Amino acid sequence: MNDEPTSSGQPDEKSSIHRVRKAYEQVYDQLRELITTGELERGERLPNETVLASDFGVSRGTVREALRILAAQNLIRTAKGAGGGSFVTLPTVDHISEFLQANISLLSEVEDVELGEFLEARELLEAFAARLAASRHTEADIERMRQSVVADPMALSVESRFVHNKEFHSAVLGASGNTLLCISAQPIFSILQTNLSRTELDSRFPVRVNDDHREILDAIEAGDADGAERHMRHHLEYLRGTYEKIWRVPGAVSPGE
Amino acid sequence: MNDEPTSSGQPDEKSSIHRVRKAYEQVYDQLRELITTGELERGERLPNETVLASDFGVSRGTVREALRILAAQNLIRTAKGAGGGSFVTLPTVDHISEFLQANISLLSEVEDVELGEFLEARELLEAFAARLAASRHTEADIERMRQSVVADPMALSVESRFVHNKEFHSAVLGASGNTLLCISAQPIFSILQTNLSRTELDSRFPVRVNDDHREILDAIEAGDADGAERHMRHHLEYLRGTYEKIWRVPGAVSPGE
DNA sequence: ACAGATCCGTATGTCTGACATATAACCCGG
DNA sequence: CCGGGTTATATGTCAGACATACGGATCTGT
Repeated sequence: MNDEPTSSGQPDEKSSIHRVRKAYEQVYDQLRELITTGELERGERLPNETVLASDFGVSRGTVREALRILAAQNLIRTAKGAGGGSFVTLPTVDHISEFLQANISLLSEVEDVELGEFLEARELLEAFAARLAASRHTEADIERMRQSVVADPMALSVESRFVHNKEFHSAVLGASGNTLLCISAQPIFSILQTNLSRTELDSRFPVRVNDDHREILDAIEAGDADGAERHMRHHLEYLRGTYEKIWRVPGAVSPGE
Repeated sequence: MNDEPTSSGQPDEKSSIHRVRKAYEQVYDQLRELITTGELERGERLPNETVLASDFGVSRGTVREALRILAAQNLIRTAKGAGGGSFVTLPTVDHISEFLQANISLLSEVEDVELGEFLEARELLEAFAARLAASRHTEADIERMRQSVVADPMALSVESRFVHNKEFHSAVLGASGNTLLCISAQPIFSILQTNLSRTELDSRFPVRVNDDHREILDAIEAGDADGAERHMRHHLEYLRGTYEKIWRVPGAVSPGE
């Protein structure tokens, strides 16, 4: 009942017979093709559902199911009303990060992803990002980092500290100038952070974090790549200890509804 | 017309009024919640659409639109027929990679992600993966790598070489023992590879690649972390030159169709 | 002439009810 | 005991209707 016959299939399936593809999948395929090839440009409006239905020779319900899939992948957005309809909206970094965060969380429950893997990946990505940031940062990047480092973190609310913390790391990633690093690192950071946020512990913790951030910022601003990486590594190693104390599986909930 | 009022919102929105959430979104939300909290276990079957409809107090069509969204996110799979229905299927690494590949491709068109970013990220991730693989590999990992290194690559078809190449890098990532590295690196590799596959050039290229792979494999098998990383770096630097010659934007297509 | 209230067309959102079709399980005869 | 046809149960698909939100055109009062 649980075996998945299609898993890890060798590419032997030379049979040129195709399983019937459901109508809404075919509509989805074709619309997706139009969007990804750029035939439909970003922001452009698709024909309304009734027209699409008659164009594809299917019912409106079928078209709508295809549109829901496209919307779920952030390829379109739909709006009601007169000026409404379905508009092409290509995905953003934030969309992708959000998706990744959710899916990695789920995956880590099932396939048992260890805390160590999160920390390891994070250290690799963020340390490198700090290094790059030192040589590539713009003035705007620095400004953004500055705004997330404060004089007295204890004067802030827990949520506010949370946001500042998130902002700092996000800013460093952004300053790295490498979109792919952002996409990879952001969700990992978010998952760790989400778990941490529920159990703030030592009162010296926020101060230490803020100080570390300032140190990293200074190195980046000075263009000191080695220093930036070193300080980031040091910071992350400190955090490692904290996470190892409070860790629990991302999506886990205490039993008993 | 294009402004997105909810983008990068500061957490100021304390207004507790909520925009009406469409019925199919509410159904989706609730089903998703049931799945992600583990209340519905992997493999478990949801009630049939008619029952869901009456449970949620909506029509079957509405339920179906919600199910399409869940299916698009690989949270369920649906099957026709007697034993059919909707089954919970948590996402796999492959699902996530596939999604990422598609979305990064799209993103790189719009937001202009440079080739350099791909190469930079790949070098970081795969070099580190090779290092980890040297100390963490299992016998199965080694076997998998061995099978993708051949005696005479020129004896293979272009597609076969393509598959072997993909398999080798995938095996190294797998041997790193870090799922997050796999998730991050796999799509980046795939995008680069997809573009390369359309323009094979120098006939010495496949031989060189195969030799490099063997060298990396040997170092990993010997448990030589430094060597594995060094050889992988060297290999990727060689590839860098190739990519820089043939690169074109991922999703671009020649006009006229 | 202009600002504001009102009406109206157009799109998605939702419901109802029906039939088509794939599939697993059951039943029955050899 | 086995093989083949039947049936029950799901999803897949269709058609038509009404609800609802939104943008713009139209009407109105000062």
